[in-house]
Formats: sequence, C-alpha cells, structure tokens
Amino acid sequence: MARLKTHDEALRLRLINRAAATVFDRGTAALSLRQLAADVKTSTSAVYSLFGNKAGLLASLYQEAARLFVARLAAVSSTGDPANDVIRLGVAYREYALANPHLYAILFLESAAQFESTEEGQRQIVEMYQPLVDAVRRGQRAGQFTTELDPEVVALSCWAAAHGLVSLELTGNQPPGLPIGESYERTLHALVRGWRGAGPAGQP
Amino acid sequence: MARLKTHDEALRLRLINRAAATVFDRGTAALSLRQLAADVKTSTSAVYSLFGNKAGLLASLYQEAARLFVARLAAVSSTGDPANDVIRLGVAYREYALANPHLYAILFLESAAQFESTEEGQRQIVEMYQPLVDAVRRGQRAGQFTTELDPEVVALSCWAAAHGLVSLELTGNQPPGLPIGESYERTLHALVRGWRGAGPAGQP
DNA sequence: AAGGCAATCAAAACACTGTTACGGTTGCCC
DNA sequence: GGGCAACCGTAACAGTGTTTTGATTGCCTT
Repeated sequence: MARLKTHDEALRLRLINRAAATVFDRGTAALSLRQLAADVKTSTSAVYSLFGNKAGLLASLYQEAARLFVARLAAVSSTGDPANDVIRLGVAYREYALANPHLYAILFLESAAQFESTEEGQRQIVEMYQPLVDAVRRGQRAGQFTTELDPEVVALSCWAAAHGLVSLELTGNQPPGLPIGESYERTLHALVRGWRGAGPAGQP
Repeated sequence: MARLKTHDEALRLRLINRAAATVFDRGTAALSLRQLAADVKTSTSAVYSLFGNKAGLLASLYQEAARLFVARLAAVSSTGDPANDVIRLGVAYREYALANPHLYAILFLESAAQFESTEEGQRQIVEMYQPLVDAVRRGQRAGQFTTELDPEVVALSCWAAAHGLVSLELTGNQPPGLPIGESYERTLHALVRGWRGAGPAGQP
C-alpha cells in the first residue's frame, strides 16, 4: 500500500508533472508506469509508494486538472450583465477543453465514476459549478432568468449544453460540415433566452 | 491481416454477440480477446482473421450499437407538433443511453476519433442525426423555430443538450442532490423555446 | 474428379502492461 | 549512536494485444 507524506515530495512532483505531460498529449491509456518511472529516473515502486496504484496517480491528475479548471473559470470576471456572464463562462469552458483536451477528458469523459464518487470528488464538482450557479442567481435577481426554478437547475442545463457541444467536438462526433465553433455561442444564447421566463408552461 | 468474407459467418456472429454482451455490462476495457475466444470455444486468431484486431472488433460493435440507436430514434413517430417531436426524440435518446450505457459509451464517449473519422462512421453519424434534423425542419415550416439558421444548427444544439445531460449523468459528474431526470425535459423545453424566434440578436 | 492452393483456425512465443513480493539502503527518532 | 520503519531498486507474477508458425480445411482450377 501507500504511505503518503514522508520523504520525497520533489519526486512526487516530478512524477505528477511528467505524467500530466504524457496524458496531456497522448491520453491516459498511453500512460505506462514503467515508462513514466524510467523518464523520471526512478522505479515503478516509487509510484506505488506515493500514489498506491495507477488509479491513485490518475486521481491526483484529476485533482490537478480540476484545480486548473476552477482557476480558469474564476478568471471570468462578473459584469453587470449576468446572462452574458453565463455565456462568457461557457466560452471559457470551451477554451479550457480545447487547450487541454486530455485533462478535460480525465475530468469529464473517462472518469467512469471513479474519483467523483469520493467525498473529495464531490467537493471538486461543486466548486467547478459554483461560478455558473452564482451567475444564474445574479441573473434571477436581475430578472433575466425565471425564478420558478432553483438556480442550480438552470445552471446545470447551461453546463450540460456547453459540455455536450464540447464533448461532441472533442470526440469527433460532430456531423460533417458543421463546425461547432460557429454554433457554440448561438446555442448558449438560445438556451439563456429560453430560460428568460416561463416555467413548465409554454408562454414566454 | 484480415480476410473478411469467406467462411464462418456463424462464428463471427457468436463473437460479436458475446463481445457485445461483455461490453454491455462491463465496458470495453474489461473485454479480453483471450477470454472472449475461450467463451466462444475458439482461439484468439479467429478474432484476428475476422476483425483484424481489437479495434476492428470494437468498430463492428460500434456499427451494431449505431444500428440499434437509429432504430430506437426511428421508432419515435412524428406528430403534428414538431417542437414536441424534438422533445420526444430527446427522451428516446436518454432512454437508449440509460438502457445500454456501455453501447452508448462506445458510440459517444470512448470513441476518440477512431471509427467516426472513417467514411462509414460519418455516414452513421448523419443517419443518427437525420430524424432530429427532419423534426426541426418541420418545426421551421410550422413557425415553431427561427428560419434564420439552417435546421442542422438548431438540431445540433438540441442533440448536444441531450448528450451533455445524459453524459454527465452516466459518468457521475452531476452535482450532488440534482437528479438529472427531473431537469431533463425542462432543459429541452427551454432550449426549444429559445430557438422559437430571433437570430443572433437578442429580442424574442 | 483429383490435386494444388490459399484461406482459416489452433498453439505458442513476444513484447508489453499493472501489480506484488523481496532486500538493501536510508533517514529519523528515541 | 543504535534500532526501526519507511522508501525505492530489482525481479517475479499474472494478465493483456499481437505476431508467427504450422496444420487442417474447403474451394477452385486443370
């Protein structure tokens, strides 16, 4: 098993950085513990001492990816137009995903209920959602969104729209001849417009 | 390499069915060619003769999953209310995904630009999109959607919203305490409402 | 109709993978 | 300083996908 917090913090960092680099441009399936250990001039048992196993290493990468992601969203300043803030958060979401496709994949695609089900993972998810939920709440106060629903519900739908478009784009499941970049902001605008008024009933 | 269309079509079917069953309830990572061959009372080289390699086998599973998916969507009849047809297509989409999570994963999650980039894969994608595009086009004619955009764009946004919610649900990335099932139809309704009128400019 | 030939499947070897058991060295604490 | 636990290098284990080898088989041509 793993004993975590004694000696070589430096080795731990080197392993994490090298692993992140490999995953960053070749994916988690291409990450070999043997190769990783050789790259950092150590041996596989170091990985097992520090992270327990490969899943533990990937969990650490998950946390690192989440940290960067939260920072990216936090860098989106809030203006006096909350509805537009939601759009801008969505744009930042896509920018992060396109800039770090493999880290994004760790966060949202190949997680398969491994890290998120832990208490720490749940906390990370809530932290990632927070800026969007806040923007929606401000938008409700400003009369830009319906107040018949919890802000979390509206935020989830915006999150899912952004995630859906980005993930179709990254996995190559977009229909040919339809560049997603051109539809992206338009879709977010349409969704925001749809949440402007009206609950389950149909009138705007 | 593989020579495809000679002898044992029966063996090919047994392999596909068994592989589909395993992937269906344990995922592609848990699919071992050795175990698969043993289950069907043959040897690994049969797999290589028939499918080339594991990727080829998974490509065949992709086509099978796509076939089932297209059939599921085609089973959604079109009514006189196209906007509502879009919602019902979205519901069918989620039903398929929840009933066959691993096949859905093959189609949209772990594809990583393997099968979709082929010509056959592109054709499959277009075929899957078709019912939704048709419904949107009917909705445009009925005045339920803006006519300032191609129906493909509106359809893509609805597709992405459904895909986003379902994929967050399946991978466990939903924020705690927010069952997606309750927000699902509401989100689709909001999006349809948002596409009712107005192009890039903001007025409804 | 019989022989030759290419294709198909079985068995085993190869090059990997993650993981675990074993030892020696190292650093800390009493 | 000495005892002791922890860390990490080496090597073995179990499993994977793939390739090679070889034998059987079924079809096709002469």
